[in-house]
Amino acid sequence: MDHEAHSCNKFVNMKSQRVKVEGSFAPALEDETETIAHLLAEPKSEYVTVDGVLCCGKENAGKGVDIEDFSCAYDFGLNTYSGGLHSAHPRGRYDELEFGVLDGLLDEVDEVEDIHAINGLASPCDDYLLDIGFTGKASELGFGPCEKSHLGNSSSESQSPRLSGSSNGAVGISESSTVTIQEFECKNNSIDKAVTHEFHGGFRRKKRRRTPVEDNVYPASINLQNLELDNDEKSLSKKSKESNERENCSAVTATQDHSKVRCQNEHHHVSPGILSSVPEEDSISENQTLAEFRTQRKLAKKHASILALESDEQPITSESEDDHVPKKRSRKHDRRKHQRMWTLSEVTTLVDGISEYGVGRWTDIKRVLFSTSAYRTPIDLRDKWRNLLRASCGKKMKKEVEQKEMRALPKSLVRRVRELATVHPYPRQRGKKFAPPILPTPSKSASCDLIRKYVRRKNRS
DNA sequence: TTTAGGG
DNA sequence: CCCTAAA
Repeated sequence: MDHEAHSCNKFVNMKSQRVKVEGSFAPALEDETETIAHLLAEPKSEYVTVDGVLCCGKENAGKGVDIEDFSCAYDFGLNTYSGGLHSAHPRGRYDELEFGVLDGLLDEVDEVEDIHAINGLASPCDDYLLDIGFTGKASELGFGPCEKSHLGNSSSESQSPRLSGSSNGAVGISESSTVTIQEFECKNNSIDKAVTHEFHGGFRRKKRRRTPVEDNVYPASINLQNLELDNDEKSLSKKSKESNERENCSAVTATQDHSKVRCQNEHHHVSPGILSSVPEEDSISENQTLAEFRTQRKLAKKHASILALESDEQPITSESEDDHVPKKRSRKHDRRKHQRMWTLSEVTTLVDGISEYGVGRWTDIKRVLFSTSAYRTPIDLRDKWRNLLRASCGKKMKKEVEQKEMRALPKSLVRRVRELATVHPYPRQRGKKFAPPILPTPSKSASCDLIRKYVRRKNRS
């Protein structure tokens, strides 16, 4: 509560500064005013729904008043996502506010993301948002999935140190807009909404990247046109491709993940409530059967691979040739797209899992113990364990850098790793389904020999 | 489809 | 973290 209020204050202060600075950009916004006017016509009923959703659990002085300022429910969702500071964004009042002020506010929405990520505020916010997604009824009006898509972005992005820390801010919003588009394409209904949404995405992107020079160049109307003219699967893919191309690889990945989730939902008619409770990839919801889960996962992978393929095949579009983003594209082939530090609790969980299921049962461990960590694949678990083994045995570690990994861990955990290494030698013996919980413990040196053997084999090649 | 191993 | 081969 205090925390939140503090954030708001901080934010408001910043806003004042920005308004001051960006006032000079006001004239450039002129032709957008019409666009905004259209958006303002968004049906009230929808944002009443949002209102209900967002209010649940979050009391906010002045929120009730501010919500009335929002003319577009979807924007509202985005703002909320940006850090729960929605009450500070009277986005809808374009006609009443001066352009300069609005400009500042709009840009600020983008900024909040980063601010929150940096301050570590994102996570609590995520939880809050996720809860909303879980309990909210907005999905009944066809709004829910959209909201959730943002939530999904929020969580995946904010948890990644690299994503939120190093991004210039362009990733988050563009990503959101992209996801939204896909949502509507999957749904294949409500063109009006889709169009409106696309417009928002484009608009905001523009804002974000805007420099006084760039303003004239942005072809928002083209996007709109595309969406209206062919609203089929291809256009969807194409659009997502375009969006992806504009962003760095992190954004691409995130987009795929979320499209995955959403399309699953659409094709299988899973209830929105379930979807909202599973914002991250393919964890099994309580209400899902295993069969359903597997089917969805299969489809999701297919879809993701299609997206990936397309974005590789035709990366060039009129927009991606924009001179302003060449740097981002160079990062595209970066090998490690999403790197996430292993937390202590994750390592502990992994060790627990291995001690329970034995080494090599990576999918089991993932399914049971890492079901909520979408970003940890069974392979990740195995890799981590491999690193732990190498580090714990120590002898073959040439570089201290690698031993840092162990230094960060408590001694007790290191001990457990070593013990586990003795009980469950890493390259699991074939046919050994489950290592007996209690074994005549081989000597520690024996286990280290095994590890050394493994390391040596590696070194030879 | 999962695991192992290499990069 | 990613990719590929093998099981």
